[in-house]
Amino acid sequence: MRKEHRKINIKDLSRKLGVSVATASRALSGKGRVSAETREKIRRKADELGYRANIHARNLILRRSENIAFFYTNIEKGKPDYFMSEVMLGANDATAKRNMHLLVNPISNSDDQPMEFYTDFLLNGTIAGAIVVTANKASDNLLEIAAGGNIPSIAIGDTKMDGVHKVTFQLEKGGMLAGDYFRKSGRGNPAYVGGFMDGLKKKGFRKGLGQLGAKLFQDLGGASFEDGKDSFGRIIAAAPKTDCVLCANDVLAMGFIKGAALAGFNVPGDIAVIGFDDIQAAAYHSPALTTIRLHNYQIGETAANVLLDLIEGRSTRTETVIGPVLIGRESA
Amino acid sequence: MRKEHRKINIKDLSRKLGVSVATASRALSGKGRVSAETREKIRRKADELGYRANIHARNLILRRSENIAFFYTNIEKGKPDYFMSEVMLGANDATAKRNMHLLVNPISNSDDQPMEFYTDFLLNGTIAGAIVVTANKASDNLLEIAAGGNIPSIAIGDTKMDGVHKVTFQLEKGGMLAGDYFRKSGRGNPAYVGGFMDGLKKKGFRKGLGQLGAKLFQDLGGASFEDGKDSFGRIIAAAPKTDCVLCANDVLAMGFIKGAALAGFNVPGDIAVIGFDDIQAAAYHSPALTTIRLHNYQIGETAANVLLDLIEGRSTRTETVIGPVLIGRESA
DNA sequence: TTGTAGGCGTTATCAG
DNA sequence: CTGATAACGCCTACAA
Repeated sequence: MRKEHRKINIKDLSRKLGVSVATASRALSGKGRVSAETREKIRRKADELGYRANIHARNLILRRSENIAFFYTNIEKGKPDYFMSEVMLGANDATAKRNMHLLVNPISNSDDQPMEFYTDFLLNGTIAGAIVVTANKASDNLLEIAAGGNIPSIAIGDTKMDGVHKVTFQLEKGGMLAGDYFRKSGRGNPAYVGGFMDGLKKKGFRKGLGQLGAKLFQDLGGASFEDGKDSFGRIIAAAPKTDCVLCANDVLAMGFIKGAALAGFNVPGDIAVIGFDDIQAAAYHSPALTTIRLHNYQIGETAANVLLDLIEGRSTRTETVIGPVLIGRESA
Repeated sequence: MRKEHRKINIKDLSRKLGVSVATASRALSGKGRVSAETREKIRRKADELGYRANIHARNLILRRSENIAFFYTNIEKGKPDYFMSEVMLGANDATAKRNMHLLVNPISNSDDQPMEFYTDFLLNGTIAGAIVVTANKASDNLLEIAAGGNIPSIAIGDTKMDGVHKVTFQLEKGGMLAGDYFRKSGRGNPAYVGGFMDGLKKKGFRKGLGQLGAKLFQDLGGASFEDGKDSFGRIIAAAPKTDCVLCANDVLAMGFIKGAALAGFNVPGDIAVIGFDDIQAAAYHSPALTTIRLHNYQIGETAANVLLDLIEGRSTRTETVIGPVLIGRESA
């Protein structure tokens, strides 16, 4: 039975080499002057012994961390939000590229997790900065705490709070693109289906619709596939002439199309539908979704890069906007 | 201009209260005996001052970390793998529930990131354990490094390495379920489309097919939507009578269905297709995908829980298997 | 160029 | 029950 293999530390390493820890530290970090000869000697030995600087000791003395937190809201328990997944992937890639790590944190409104858990996490030094996808009071809360604790942070999406860095994506313009499209393609009876929090999309939609906006029918409810499916029935009952609809997100649109199909309606023949977000699956769908591309991956990537710049003190830019674009496919 | 607000530490806190740091530490951690009175006094003050124990100092002395690494392979640059996203969500929820954080790490084969980056990360104390989704040499590599460094780890999926803890999901049985289904539903000319790494699925498929297995046509290539779309043409050219196909994953199946639709074929009328994984989007698709459910969320959840048990030393179980089940929907 | 020594913020041991 | 004090492993003046 051998003794538990304690990991080698810089003291052990330097002792074996007959140099001081200071020299070893300098040789390894590359900071400070060391003769090329000893540097090589030390590095070689470190490599041979598999020495790794203990990250906690290092972070303690250097007062830093290599982790970035990514906060997002997961609405349906157990089901990932694809939009979020894509944004996260972008953030993740950008973070890794700069030798940092992404720490992901789902937050729910209801929640099992007490807010204290997040507060502590945000403020105890675990992270160097935070990316928070705005969605509700909880996310604003997080941003506030970060600001109070002098933790660099960036919001993805809009927020009422001011003074916070953010990357936004012109939801209103996105809605307008859809309205424009329907108006120009000669549709006459528009409807909007979405959640309660998508005021901007709807507002833009109405604008793009022009005079048609007066006839806009709204079905405001959830944001899930089931919601979309159910919505079709309600709309067709209340506004039977509806021939074009904008859904607040792609999954909702898929549900709506399903509802239409079940009722024997053809998309886009009888009714055209435009989704929102352009998640990957939108292109896979049948009919392939015409949708408003938000550039999900790029949003995450940008947020991470801006945040990292902020942390390194070489940026001060407050808002980065990434414009939407309409992707025409089959559903409209 | 005020001096940079240095964060308050336990020394400051105890000084203000006229107690020793030792007492403060005990009061805050709840370990060791402190009079109820002083404990309250200390806690109240800590709260008032917003004191938070520095995580690095704590982890240094305690030799631990509250982070779990999640390694996964992202095949298509910029596009999230939905299967992975769902597994990750499960892992994430389970981790958070136990007051730990998930550190996600995409790894590519080609890669910009040198292996050293991961090695260091794995061994320098950042993480308490690692979950790695097996896929290729890189993932085995990671598991090996973790094992060598005495870092608790768990594999999701199969691996040739032995002695590693893992959660597996009987891919062969999954394939068999599909074969069974086609055989029993009277189909006569099966095909399999998938990547090169899915030997087990194909093997099981053949088994389930029974005598039909002799006629099995294979189209082995990529795993993307485009691959599936292209595959249809190849299969119909080489084996025109094909009337049922198993695809190695759902997105591939969607692509295949798209290819079929473009060629005027009806699914499942002319050709039935079964997918694999049962990602959320499978249910949203038209036709909704009949597929092999792997229980993605549960896989991630289980892996995280087993790993955490391992870390806490209260488990020693080596393999956890989560069986697949066929979900019948519209495509077959 | 190299070594000595102090300090980063905690927790744990051991006296009092 | 409470208080000194020694680690934990690293980095960095400062001195040699």
